[in-house]
Amino acid sequence: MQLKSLRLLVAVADTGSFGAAAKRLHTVQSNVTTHIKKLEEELGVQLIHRAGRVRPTSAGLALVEYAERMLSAHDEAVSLFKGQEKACGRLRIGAMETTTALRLPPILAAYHAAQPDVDIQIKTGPTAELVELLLNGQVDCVFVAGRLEHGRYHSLKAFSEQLVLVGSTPMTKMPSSQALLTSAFLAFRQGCSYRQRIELLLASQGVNAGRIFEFGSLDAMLGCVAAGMGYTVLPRGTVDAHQHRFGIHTLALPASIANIDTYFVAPEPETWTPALASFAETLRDAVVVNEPQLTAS
Amino acid sequence: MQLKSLRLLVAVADTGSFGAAAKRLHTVQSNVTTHIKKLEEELGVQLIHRAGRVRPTSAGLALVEYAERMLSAHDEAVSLFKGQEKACGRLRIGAMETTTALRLPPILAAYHAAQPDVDIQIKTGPTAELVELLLNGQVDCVFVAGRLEHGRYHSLKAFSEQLVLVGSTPMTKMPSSQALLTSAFLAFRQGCSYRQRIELLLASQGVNAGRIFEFGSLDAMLGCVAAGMGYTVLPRGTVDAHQHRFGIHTLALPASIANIDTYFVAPEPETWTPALASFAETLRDAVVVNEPQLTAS
DNA sequence: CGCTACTATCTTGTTTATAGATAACCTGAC
DNA sequence: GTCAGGTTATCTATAAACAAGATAGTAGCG
Repeated sequence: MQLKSLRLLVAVADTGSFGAAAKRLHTVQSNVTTHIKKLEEELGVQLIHRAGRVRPTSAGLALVEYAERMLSAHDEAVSLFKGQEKACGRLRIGAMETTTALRLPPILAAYHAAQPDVDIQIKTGPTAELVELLLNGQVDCVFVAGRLEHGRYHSLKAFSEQLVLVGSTPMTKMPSSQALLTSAFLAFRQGCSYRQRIELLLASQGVNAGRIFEFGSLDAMLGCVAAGMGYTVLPRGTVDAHQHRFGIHTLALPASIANIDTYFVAPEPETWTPALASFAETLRDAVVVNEPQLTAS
Repeated sequence: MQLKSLRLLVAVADTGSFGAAAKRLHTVQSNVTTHIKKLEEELGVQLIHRAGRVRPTSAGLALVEYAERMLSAHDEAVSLFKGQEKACGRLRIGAMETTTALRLPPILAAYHAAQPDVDIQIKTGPTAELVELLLNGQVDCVFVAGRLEHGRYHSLKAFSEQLVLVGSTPMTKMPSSQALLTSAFLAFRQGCSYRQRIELLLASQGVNAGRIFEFGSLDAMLGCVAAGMGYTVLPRGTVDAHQHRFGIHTLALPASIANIDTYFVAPEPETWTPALASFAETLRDAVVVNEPQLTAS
């Protein structure tokens, strides 16, 4: 049973004529006869009344109903890839908590305005988890800290973040090793790339193993920092956006520790649905506006 | 885009290997490659990651979802016609009010027991309307009074009915012409074949145009007869079944007027779905039990 | 570095699809 | 009844597509 044959069957049922059906599907009448006959032989049932007016038999009518379901699914699938201008379908994005909170909203807003027919799904998590999701095909693209080494993926430097030390009291210089040792550090759960920077920072201050508490959400973490529970390390933009809600203070870190880039990573462009391709384009435009020097690989 | 290709795509996504997909669908690996490649060319998107583990790209995953919808619709459609033993789908039956009330229940019960997966739909109406429904393909088969002359239909004598005169008082002989003239006659709406018999009866008694009231339901009609509103003509079996509910009395009519056969009429057997073929068989069995001499044409 | 398992490509023979020409058919009108 | 108009079925030659096997190329693993 071929979709072509079913389309002809539906056309015959619609038009009430083999010739008209042929014309509608840009073929000739003899082919319509052949296709219908083949369907009938395959199913062992007469599908079309030929004597007198041409019209579907009750068996034909029943098949037409299924044919319409199949054909509409087919047409919808084709429009996923060949939709003119307007993409549709689904876009699954993975991103870090901080990226989702600070960077994504304006981009998603612009994308949704351009492609209103795409369902957007966001999953948040630390970098290591996101990479896993991407490799397993559970998301279509991710925003992660650091370029993905894996060769067969497309990376685009999306955002440059500057990490700052966040504490509950004003700071003018790095806290002493003693202070760092006795304080706790607050970080996202295992796999968060910012957490590695905390460890780098502690090492640079000659402190080897501070206590690290794990948090799942940004709000909880900042709340605890404000309450004097300890320090954390976050992108400056993220802290600035929340500063009015919490009594927190920041201290710039040395560039080697502070500078960290967020990359947009997705499989090779050849595998992109129009929905994803359009998102990458939206992102590239947004990045160019904010930061003219961009790097793709 | 062919169903065959989609089935291969699903198999590749399932098994994670072109070779295994080929084996599952009884073909060779090179054909799988060709089909997938053709799909990819047609849609302009890579559907399967080949490097490393073979697995669908996000575009491929999206297509697989639609492919599964199309294939399940296809398989369901095929099972409509090629279902082993158990028919499925829908069976639309048209029948007269009296047939539906008296004759159909045991047959439908037997049929439903044999084919529990078939949805049964009953439409009731007078013979003329039922024939119209059948000719328009709005029902799959009908039970009507009298054989359908139309050559391209299959007829089977299903039930023999004996019409009786029904009134509110005991009768031992035909009411006088005078009584008939002053009484009303109650019948189903235009197109009912029993109604023609009423007119025949009146004509045979030398009465040309009695008043005839039209009713839509059997219960209403019998209730009005019992209330002394007038006479009606119905199959004996139907009246017997309702006699305990109404105070009504019957009188046998001359055979030429009384005997009327109910026929099962459907399009040619070549156009039958398994659901309809199985129903015809159930009916034939039931008819043979009740009345060994049956006539098919 | 070679082994293993896999996919891509090429080739061959066969099958199937297409379009056109023609025959057979039904229907309605005269 | 017969004829005209429109419709479907059949046939045929050409072109396209397909299936299977053999072979070449490639990635991953020890």
